[in-house]
Amino acid sequence: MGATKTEHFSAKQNQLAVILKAIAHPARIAIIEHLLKVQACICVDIVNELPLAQPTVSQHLRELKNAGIIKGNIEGTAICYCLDEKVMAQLNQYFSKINIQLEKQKNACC
Amino acid sequence: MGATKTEHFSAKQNQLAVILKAIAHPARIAIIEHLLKVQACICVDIVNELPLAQPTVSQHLRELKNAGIIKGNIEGTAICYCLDEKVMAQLNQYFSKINIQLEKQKNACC
DNA sequence: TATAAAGATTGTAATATTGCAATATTATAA
DNA sequence: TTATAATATTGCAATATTACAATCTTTATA
Repeated sequence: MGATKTEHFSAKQNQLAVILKAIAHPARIAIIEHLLKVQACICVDIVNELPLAQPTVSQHLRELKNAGIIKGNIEGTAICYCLDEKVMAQLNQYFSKINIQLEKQKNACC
Repeated sequence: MGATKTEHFSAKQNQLAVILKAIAHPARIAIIEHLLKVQACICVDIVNELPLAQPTVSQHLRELKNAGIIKGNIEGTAICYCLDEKVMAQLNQYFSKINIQLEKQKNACC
């Protein structure tokens, strides 16, 4: 035991968990917010921006990339990372739907 | 090493990370979706709904509660859990803002 | 009061995450 | 071609998470 029992949950639930897990770290939230601010970005900028060592930042970037949250274009020795609009739109929709539901229900019990 | 360096990030970033981390597990997403569906709910319902043992479900519920995502009212021997509207609204706003930003920028680089 | 029912806690094993030093890779510049 | 600059990978120690059996707590009912 110890590992998440993904096989018992739906593909959608697992996929959402992967995306949210990738975002759910202060360093990765900081990376996302920085990418949003500067629009395009090379990795060394992010290393200078964050209080973490270069390999650690690189690792966080990889996790964001694996989850499909950011895309990277090679530009010489640098890499231009930016946010993936589709994934962010998907998250927006998910939480938007939940809120619409909750509005309808308005304190059904608690 | 090993622990997240929360002290180097902003309070907002850390708070968001805590909330997202609490949601970022398929079992907890399933719990949230179930609470949304049935509106009010006692724990044993959730145990029957999920492919996990009672202590595991209880632990997941506690994590959601600690993060402020669900609220619980004692009702006899049962407990009525439901979603906290404020936190869900906060998440909705966060991702909504990101999407508005991304719409404006429209492929600045990648 | 004894019993049962619903949940919470505790303890623990298995696994995952975080962070970084050292090192490797890759592309440009000299 | 050799250096340099930017980023990735590897390996590892510290810490966190996941899951559950066993046990405890609390409330309701017989």
